[in-house]
Amino acid sequence: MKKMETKFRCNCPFTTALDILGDKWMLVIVKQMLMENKQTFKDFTESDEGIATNILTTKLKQLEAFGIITKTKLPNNNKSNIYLLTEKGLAMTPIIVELGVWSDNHLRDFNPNIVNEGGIELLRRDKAEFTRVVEQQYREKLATIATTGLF
Amino acid sequence: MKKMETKFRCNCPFTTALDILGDKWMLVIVKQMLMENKQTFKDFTESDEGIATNILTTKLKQLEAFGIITKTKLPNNNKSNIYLLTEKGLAMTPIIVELGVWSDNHLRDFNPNIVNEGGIELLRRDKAEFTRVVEQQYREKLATIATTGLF
DNA sequence: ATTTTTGCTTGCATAACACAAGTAATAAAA
DNA sequence: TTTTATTACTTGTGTTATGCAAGCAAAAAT
Repeated sequence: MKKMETKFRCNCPFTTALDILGDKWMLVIVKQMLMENKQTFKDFTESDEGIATNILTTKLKQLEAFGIITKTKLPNNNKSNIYLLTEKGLAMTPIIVELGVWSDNHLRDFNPNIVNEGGIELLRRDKAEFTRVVEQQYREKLATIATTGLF
Repeated sequence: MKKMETKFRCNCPFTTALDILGDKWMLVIVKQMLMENKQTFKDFTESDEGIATNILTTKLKQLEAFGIITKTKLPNNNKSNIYLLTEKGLAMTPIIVELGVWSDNHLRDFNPNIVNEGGIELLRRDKAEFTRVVEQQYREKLATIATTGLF
């Protein structure tokens, strides 16, 4: 890999966030972990979005470097690596939720195939509750893993 | 310009939003319009982020094509083009606000130079109020332009 | 009439991403 | 225990996105 160093364009907090997240894949991967239970390399490669394996490797390394995810090999020695969101990663939920709200309201003219499943009714009815539920479910998953060591 | 057609990776609303906004510049430009009063080609080229003029041209066209901004030439025949956010563009405020919150909380280790000005205290104290104020100020600006035809 | 400003375009370099193939380590199957 | 399959990558090669410098026409300022 050539370049892991991130250059920050300026000292604006918004732009700094986009220096890290402003690309085609970072937020998509976090979304997949948060709402689609993706946690292994294979899980990500099999997703609808269809990320290339070399890009996935790069992005997972970046997410880990920024403390957004962790890479773990399990005690019950599975060979698979398990990728999990950290608290910093979980704190990105509101960003993703707002992207979903805006998309739901304004992007159907451009992509008429946008699905209405996956709890989008709750997202429309109560955004804050949707966010809470998503975060809580992920925390429960983390707790289960911590307790049982299983997936 | 070669390719204006946007390919959507899948039917996920979140991913569809990122098919449009998931790059290095789209959200930065909207932020500049919303919070830094940028509205002319020159304004954008002179910003801290330092976008190249060819990229700026491309991105402004995309934002216009997606109905996020409008391009206007003023009645009091200025030669400058004026770029303004539409309602769809204004509706992106919560996305940008959440990026700012996350950045403020989690990115200072990576970019220690992140500034604390620009109403970030309000952002910390009352996120919803911050969002409301930003949107309202922009609407007032739009109203002034509509009334007086001046900038 | 001349100069400056604005909003671009063009050409060329590098970085990001896409696609196909290959590989080492583990694990499951025979 | 040898074979086969799976997982998590790497490598090679192309295409798209972005960066940088220069140029340019139309309007505006001088």
